[in-house]
Amino acid sequence: MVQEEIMRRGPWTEEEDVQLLFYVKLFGDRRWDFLAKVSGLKRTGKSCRLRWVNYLNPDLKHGKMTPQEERLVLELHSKWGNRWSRIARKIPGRTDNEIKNYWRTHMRKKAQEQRKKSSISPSSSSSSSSSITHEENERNFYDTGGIKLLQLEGEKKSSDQEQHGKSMKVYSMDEIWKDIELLEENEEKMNKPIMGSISPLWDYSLDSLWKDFDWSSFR
DNA sequence: AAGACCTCCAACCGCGGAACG
DNA sequence: ACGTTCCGCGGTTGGAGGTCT
Repeated sequence: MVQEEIMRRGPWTEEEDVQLLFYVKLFGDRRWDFLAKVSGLKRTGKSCRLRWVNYLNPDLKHGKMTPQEERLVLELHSKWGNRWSRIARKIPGRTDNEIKNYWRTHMRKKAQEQRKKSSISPSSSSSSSSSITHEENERNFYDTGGIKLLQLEGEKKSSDQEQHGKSMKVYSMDEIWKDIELLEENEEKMNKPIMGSISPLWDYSLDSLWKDFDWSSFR
């Protein structure tokens, strides 16, 4: 009996954004199912909330993470693991999604770098053949809930993989800091000020979105 | 020039917990 | 106490754009 409404999915259009902004302004950022309905957007409440939380909310910063923020993310992740929303709360203007994405891409890079290093200067335990794939290795590195573990290459038995501790190496915060410092040095050399990289285009478009509304006429 | 590959990030999904009736 | 609805979280996916070969 409930007619199946066809919900839109995928990327949001500018009109949808404007519409959602308007109704959030009108009713507040709660009751998302209700908002989705009254707005006439063919989106689920969930989708509307996500769009607001991750993109439209004017309190959000957009653009590259500053070194300070990067540090904070690393520090908090080492404390709390993959508690992204909790971490996000400590970093004003950043969303859990943003931090999560950041972590995944950057830690993947770090894992690869680490891999390179260990293959260049092989430790006594390293050997060319390992039952652990690179992908698994990366997983261990960035999905371990705060403690970055690297499966040592050359461990004998894949059946032992699940055993914690013994075959793992802790990737210490010191090592992470070193990597960050290196990164920063490189960025400085490249003469690329990070703070200035936040897109002015975004500022313009969001500002104009908000400004262009004549909110008073809807109150 | 063009196809393959990679990176980044917006958006979706499933689930669990809180709030409400 | 229980069922339903809503919200928020963490994991995953897909596609656009960039880079490499």
